[in-house]
Amino acid sequence: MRILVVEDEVDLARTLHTGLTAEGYSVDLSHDGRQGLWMARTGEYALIVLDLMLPGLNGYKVCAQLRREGIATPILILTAKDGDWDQAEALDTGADDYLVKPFSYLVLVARLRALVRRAAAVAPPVLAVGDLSLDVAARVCRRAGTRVDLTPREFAVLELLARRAGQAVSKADLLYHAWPDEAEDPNLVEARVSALRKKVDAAFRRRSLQTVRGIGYRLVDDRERD
Amino acid sequence: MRILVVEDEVDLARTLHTGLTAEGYSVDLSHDGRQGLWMARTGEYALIVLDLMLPGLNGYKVCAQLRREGIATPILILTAKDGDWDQAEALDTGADDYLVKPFSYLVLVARLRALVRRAAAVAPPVLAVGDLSLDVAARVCRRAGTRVDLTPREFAVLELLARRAGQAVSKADLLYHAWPDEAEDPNLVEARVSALRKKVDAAFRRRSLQTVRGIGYRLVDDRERD
DNA sequence: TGCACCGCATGCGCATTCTGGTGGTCGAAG
DNA sequence: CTTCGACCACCAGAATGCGCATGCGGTGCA
Repeated sequence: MRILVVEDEVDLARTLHTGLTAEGYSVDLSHDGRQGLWMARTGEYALIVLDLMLPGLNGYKVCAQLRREGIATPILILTAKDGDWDQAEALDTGADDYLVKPFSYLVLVARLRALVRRAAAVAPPVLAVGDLSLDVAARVCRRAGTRVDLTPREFAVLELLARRAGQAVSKADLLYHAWPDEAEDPNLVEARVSALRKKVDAAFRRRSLQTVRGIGYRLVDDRERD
Repeated sequence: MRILVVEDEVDLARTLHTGLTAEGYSVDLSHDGRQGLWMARTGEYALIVLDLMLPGLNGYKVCAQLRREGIATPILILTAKDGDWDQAEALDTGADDYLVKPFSYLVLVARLRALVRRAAAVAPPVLAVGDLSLDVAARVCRRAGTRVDLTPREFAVLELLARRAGQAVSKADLLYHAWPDEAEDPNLVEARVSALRKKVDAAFRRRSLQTVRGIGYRLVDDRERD
């Protein structure tokens, strides 16, 4: 169970890291909003603990942006501020819970567990778009029940498209999520999508991976006629 | 029938040891939370008696961690505290029963027997994936009924893979669970898996230990056709 | 002291990915 | 409707890095 902690105060970050690790979670740390956003985008976290006051990009914005991208990972906001406005604002941008500093460690862990449990009860373990399914845990892709072998990069690309099924996903976003470092060449994406189409579309006489000219790609249920 | 008692009060620990041994159980003692967790992880116990107040790592955490790792050994919590919060919290982390000190020895034994009986009725004593079976208590591995000798490390690796059958398990996870300390070299895992494949796959012309490139490995029932 | 097990290092083989290029397609403007 | 430019699909060869296997030596246990 992997948790992302985005917190710039070094002491608190370290405390959380130690404590949560002892609780048995795998903890990734980010001290900066922009990097936190980038890490959260992968969608691999069971939970995100997010400070509001951050260098780079503040917590509100990180939160709002993630929701806008369709990433539903539960978010627990930490903040030194208090007051109704603050809280309303945070929950409004899509956070799931809210904790004002200083807080009891036990309370944090309890809330955090509750969030994880609630999310696990809701979130389906497989991403499905029409008869195309991605089992993210097992790293298995199926079309109409038959297995399709994908390479790691192919899987990462298809995963993001599936998480935002029906929406156009820019090549920049795909590069961001599915490539390491600072890859920028759109042809990288085009080449992977080309390979994907062969495996998940052409082999089944389907057309679920659509090009959105000037933007990127979109994954749809192509059996729906519109 | 082997029982693990994690209790730091020396007198009580000794009493339990003597009493339970007289009842015909094999009793292992740990006086410390972290060591207790490590011993419990082997999954070889029919029951764990766990004090809440412990040095090293408290009982809640030990309990929660074990459940998180998929270890379903029944846990009986002992505590000097009382109050609803305490109890709710304990059962919430996955304990099966709860006893407040001071307690009657007869009551302890009765509850303990009930737990063992209930667990024996529910939990299968062996992990099975297809015709590959792991008897965690006896540390015995079988393929299609014939015994396969595994080294301790091999067993630990295969055990985690079996507990998460069908899912991709990262090398980092395998290192964390099956190696002591802070091992990090992925080649350690690769080498063990290589040995495992010889014993449980190649020797039987099977392919149940699959590589998930870029991630780690996956244990499947390879007789299923896809 | 002998043996089994495991850490560590190495080299090989190969799947995967990148690169650059060519030809095709789309859509807007004339 | 035609033309033009931009954008995209796809290919083939090259490069990269991952995973596999293996041997050696250390270590701990009997």
